[in-house]
Amino acid sequence: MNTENGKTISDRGLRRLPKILSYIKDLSRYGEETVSCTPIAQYIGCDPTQVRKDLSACGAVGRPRTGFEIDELIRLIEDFLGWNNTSEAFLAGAGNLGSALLGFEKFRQQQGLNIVSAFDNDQAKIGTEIYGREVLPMSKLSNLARRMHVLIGIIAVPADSAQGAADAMVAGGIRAIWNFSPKTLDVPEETIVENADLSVSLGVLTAKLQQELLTSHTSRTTG
Amino acid sequence: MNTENGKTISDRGLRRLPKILSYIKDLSRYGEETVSCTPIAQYIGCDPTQVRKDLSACGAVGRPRTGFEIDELIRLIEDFLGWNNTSEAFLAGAGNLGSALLGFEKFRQQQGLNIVSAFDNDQAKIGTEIYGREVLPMSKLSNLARRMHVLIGIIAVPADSAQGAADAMVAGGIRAIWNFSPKTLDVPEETIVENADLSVSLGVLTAKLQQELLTSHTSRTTG
DNA sequence: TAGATTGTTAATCGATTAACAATC
DNA sequence: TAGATTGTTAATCGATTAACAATC
Repeated sequence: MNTENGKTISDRGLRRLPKILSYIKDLSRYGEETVSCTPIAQYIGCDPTQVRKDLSACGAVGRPRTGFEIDELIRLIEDFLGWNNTSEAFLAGAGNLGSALLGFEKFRQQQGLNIVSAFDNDQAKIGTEIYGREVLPMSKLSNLARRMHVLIGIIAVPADSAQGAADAMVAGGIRAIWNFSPKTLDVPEETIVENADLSVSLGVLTAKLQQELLTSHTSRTTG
Repeated sequence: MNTENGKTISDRGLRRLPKILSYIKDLSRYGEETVSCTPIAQYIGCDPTQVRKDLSACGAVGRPRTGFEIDELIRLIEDFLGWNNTSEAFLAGAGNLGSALLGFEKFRQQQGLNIVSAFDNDQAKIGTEIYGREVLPMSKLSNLARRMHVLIGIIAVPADSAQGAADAMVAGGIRAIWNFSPKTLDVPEETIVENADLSVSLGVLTAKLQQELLTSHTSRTTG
């Protein structure tokens, strides 16, 4: 990704930033005022040079011998991630996962994500309230999104409704979609999609465990 | 990662498998019997060669001109991911997210993950039932895990309890941890950790949106 | 047979790491 | 001044893509 300041940052670099932020916020709580790249790198498990590049992409400038000022660093990373200005979001799917997302205070308090409304097709859910947000019919998503200039959509519907929800979001002018469904969404090129399908993550875990068990069994029987 | 059959697959390759699986299961439902790498690659957005390598790591063998047999492919990928044999798992943290995880029938039905018990420190939660599973005190996690030979632990506790939960899991003989907290866990080298912190994913989304908005604004004002 | 598709080896590309001058 | 740490350029590494022979 090309940044404002002419630097670039990769998707993987971007994923390191929230981890770096979490770490230096802890340091700040402990009363630390500066930090160098080495302990950060150690914490997140990468090379210090990598951290320097990531921070540089956020516009951070360090000072030889002392490192980076923590408070400034926190502000710069949060600015870079867009967590310092609140964005309103619409949620499609008020089921299990959707309800949990509505309950995450951290999103609003620390990441600037304000989920203002939830949408669902289930008549039993429409009209009810979840964590203070009323559930509206899916059919209203597009028009409301356009009227309220909502730019972020969250897809937490069953797999076979995911593309429909995405279509409604795009029609309503939504620019970025956080997709919890396993489907690859067909959206215009300029629409940002971040996939957060939990089964992908679970697959990595179970596959690694499985391989480890198979390997240890093999070495037990062959060794 | 080195596989049983002598091939290797990268973490990124591993992440493609659940997506491939989801796609070919849809094809199967539509009555298709074979599939070639090109449509799969198109769907998940990568090169067909990549797909061939991923499938090869699972032990799949295709046939020139016809491609791969879908039913066999589904079985091989599920075997490779460990989704065909059920694993029991313990959940630490019966809050918002933890409860949602307990409610995902898909984990048990399609991914072989059976969350058998939930653990929490909150007296108000201990003894209650969530989706049919009783919430137990955290202090019992280690012993029970060892007694029941549970190999998978899920961390859905607040950030400052995450390391403690991980320690209890390791002490109980748990081999793989699915970590929803933002913390980097300090565990023995042989313990498998898969991080699924939602704020990392959210950070990618908001950072990209932010850059897009900044860039489009710049081009509007300078163009 | 002709041609589509596999499976694999070689080339390319991008991300990570190493090296090192600049500087506080 | 000496030395720790930054910032950047060069080298390395690994993943992706291209090329192509094998084969159904």
